[in-house]
Amino acid sequence: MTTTTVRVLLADDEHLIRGALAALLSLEDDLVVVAEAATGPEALAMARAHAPDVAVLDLQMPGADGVKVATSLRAELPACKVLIVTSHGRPGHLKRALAAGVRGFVPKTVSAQRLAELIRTVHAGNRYVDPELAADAISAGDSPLTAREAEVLEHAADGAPVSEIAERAALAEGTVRNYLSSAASKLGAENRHTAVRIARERGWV
Amino acid sequence: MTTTTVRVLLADDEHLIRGALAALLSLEDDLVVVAEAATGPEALAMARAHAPDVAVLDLQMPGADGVKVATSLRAELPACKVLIVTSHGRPGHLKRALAAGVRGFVPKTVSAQRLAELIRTVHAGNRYVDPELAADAISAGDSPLTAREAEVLEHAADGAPVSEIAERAALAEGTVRNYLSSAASKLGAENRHTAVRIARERGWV
DNA sequence: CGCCGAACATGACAAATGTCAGAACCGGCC
DNA sequence: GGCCGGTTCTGACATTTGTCATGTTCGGCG
Repeated sequence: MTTTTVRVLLADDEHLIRGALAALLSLEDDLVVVAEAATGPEALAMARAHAPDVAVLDLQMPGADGVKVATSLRAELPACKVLIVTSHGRPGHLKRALAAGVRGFVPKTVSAQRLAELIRTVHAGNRYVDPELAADAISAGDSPLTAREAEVLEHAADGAPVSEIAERAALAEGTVRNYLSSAASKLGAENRHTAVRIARERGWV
Repeated sequence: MTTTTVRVLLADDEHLIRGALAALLSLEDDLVVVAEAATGPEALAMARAHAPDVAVLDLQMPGADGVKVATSLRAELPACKVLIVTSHGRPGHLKRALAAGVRGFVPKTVSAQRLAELIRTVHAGNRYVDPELAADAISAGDSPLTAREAEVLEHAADGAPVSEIAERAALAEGTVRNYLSSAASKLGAENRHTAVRIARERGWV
């Protein structure tokens, strides 16, 4: 019986977690961590160099987030399955992740034992999404914002005044105010700043 | 030769990390993890029940953050040394932590090996603060905000309108605007929302 | 004591923001 | 074609927010 060993790439910016995880996964006979990375670009480089079977990526990393890395991997190493691990799961991220061809999506609240199982699951070609995150994503639904509304809201995210947003979006100030207003009412917010916060929580920006 | 074993409490909301960490620390002969917790209140309860020598606390946990837990521990279990571990260290947090009697403060980018050493360090009665975080804290300096300015800014943190802030702070609207304005100018922000963001980054709210 | 600076507090005015009604455009549909 | 609903875009108006001048209180200091 040839137990196939799964070659794993581990990417997380927190050394403490990455190291601990590598140690725990190594206890499993059929898993071997072939590479580690602390940033998005580093994860990509490591993947190219080692061509792992499964890439375990943190969602929030310096440089490029897990979904962006997954998109690049999809193009360059289609055989490499991606499993995203995240601390605070926002509904929109899950959608984007699945669109990027990610095979698994779980919160960091799972146990290491469970993570090992999931690595095998995605390696076998199956998909797995944490039920609670999936429920959140479904109940949150799609973004009700139109393209312009989302664009303007994104420009407003850092607290810039309307005049600056108008300049960056090449729109009249009145138009910008209008979009911000309609976006806020769609999100049930009283002003654009809470609207930005809500859209962030839902992963819509 | 009686090697003293150090009894450790581990608190982190991410099960994956907590479990991995517990496993790694258990590899050290002189360390034993006697309790684990996923939230602030849970950490307190566990500490009361097990009276550990050292408490390793995540800074951001549901319920009550690491510093608040540390404050309570200081009062109830003065013998228990607190070591704070954080993912994204903001200067102000370090100051608050030290004021709360915390003995160690390190980012999650340290290795598990190093963490084990630091647990022994604080158990021995010494202090340790990550040099980089310390440098950030020093360069960021103290908060230039007065008590009222900070209070009002905190109420404004969720994007509430001035009228609501005024009500919560029991101040006239004009007064609230005044504090927000002076706080914004002290922080070099153009409006209160960017002021909130900056104060957050510095850990001053 | 009398003076000074800092923090606290307020209302009036100017500027930025939110709201509204409506015009132009586009795609689907009868 | 003609109609309809939705998105995009705009300026005018009302509201909210930011700024300023001013007054008050309080603690330190010559």
